[in-house]
Amino acid sequence: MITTGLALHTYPLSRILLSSSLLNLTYAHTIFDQIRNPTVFIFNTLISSVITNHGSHIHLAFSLYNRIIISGDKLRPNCYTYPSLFKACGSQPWVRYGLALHTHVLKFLEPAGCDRFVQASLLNFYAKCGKLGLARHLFKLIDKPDLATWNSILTAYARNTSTSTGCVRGINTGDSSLSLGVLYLFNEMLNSLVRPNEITLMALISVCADLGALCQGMWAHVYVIRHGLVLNCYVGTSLINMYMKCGCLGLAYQTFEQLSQRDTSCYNAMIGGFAIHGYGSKALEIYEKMRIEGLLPDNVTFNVSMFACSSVGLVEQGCKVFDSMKEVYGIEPTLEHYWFLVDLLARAGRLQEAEEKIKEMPMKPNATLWRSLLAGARIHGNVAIEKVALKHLMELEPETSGNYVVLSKKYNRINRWENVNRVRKLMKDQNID
DNA sequence: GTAGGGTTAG
Repeated sequence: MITTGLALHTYPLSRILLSSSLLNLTYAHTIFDQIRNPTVFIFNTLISSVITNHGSHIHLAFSLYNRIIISGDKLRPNCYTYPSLFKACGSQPWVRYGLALHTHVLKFLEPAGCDRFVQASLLNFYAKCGKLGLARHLFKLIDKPDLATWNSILTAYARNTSTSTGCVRGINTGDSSLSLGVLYLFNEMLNSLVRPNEITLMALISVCADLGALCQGMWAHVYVIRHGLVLNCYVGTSLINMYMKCGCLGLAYQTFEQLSQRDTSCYNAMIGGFAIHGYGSKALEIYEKMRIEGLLPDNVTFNVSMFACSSVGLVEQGCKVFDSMKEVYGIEPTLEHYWFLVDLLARAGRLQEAEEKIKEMPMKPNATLWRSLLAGARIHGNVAIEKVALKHLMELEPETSGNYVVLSKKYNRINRWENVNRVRKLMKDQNID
């Protein structure tokens, strides 16, 4: 390209920049640095490639964007510049640049921000940082939203309906009005004659799960089949999850069996579903099946499998799963995995082991962990460990009245009225009751 | 001719 002079032309340059950036970002950057007077086109190519393929080098994308901005009149960002940048702003620590970018859109684009890609990416940015009202407002401003735009608002609503940790304990802590919103919006979408695809259905099915709306969920399942949509892993996982949440274990399993392709997520949904309904052994069977099929378990797999063991007291199996994390799969257990392990041991009365595991942990144990140990110690009447757990709990959460109540009850039980009064006074002093 | 937005389970 250098000898033929092709290296002076934007098109071949952008092609070589794009393909080389897939393999080696440093190399791509070297090429970029040698381009004399790169056009916005060239900048856009590299910015989007960095964001799409090199998530750990996002700062490079912003520094490239900055070079466009400080070039004065030489370069001006266009509507291709922003979508990937807004995508990058959807996660920390880049969220804080999102608002500034929005002002740039209004400043640099003519007519201000009317491109559908820019609009959809902006909508997604606000949705991802929790500004759902703003996302909805932006959506209303979009004339004739296309499929991706509909999917943006639907998945934004669906994502915000349930929070992850609430669900493992069977509590939906999300906002059900948003779930209903998805049903209404889906109806609107059908009326606007935009044909839903697999992503749309995934959002729809996941809110049916949150609402426990079995009829609507089944309707969505039938829609997938009737309209020739692909029952891929995403749709399959959301269907399994929906049937499980609605208590239809048989239908969930049937759907799982019928999937032509199954990935780790499908298995996780199946294992988690069985675990929540108290079928620990069934859950472990699926876990085994997954290993036989050669699929690699991930963080979630270990969480749901340990939960399965913990809820039905499969202590040995649970310990084995935990040990295999690091030994077989090289995955470092997180705080949550330790919590399941401690919970499992404490419930089974193996309190000393549980305490030892807490001591061995590479990270600082949190209050939840000590609470599990405390609960186990109380059930199995181990006063020594109960004391240790309480001490740590009080240190970590002095403001939680629950701990004081437990403590005062404990003193109460062993007739130390002086201490009862002391604790009650302490609560009063700190306005806790 | 070309660079851009939407999907996962706890």
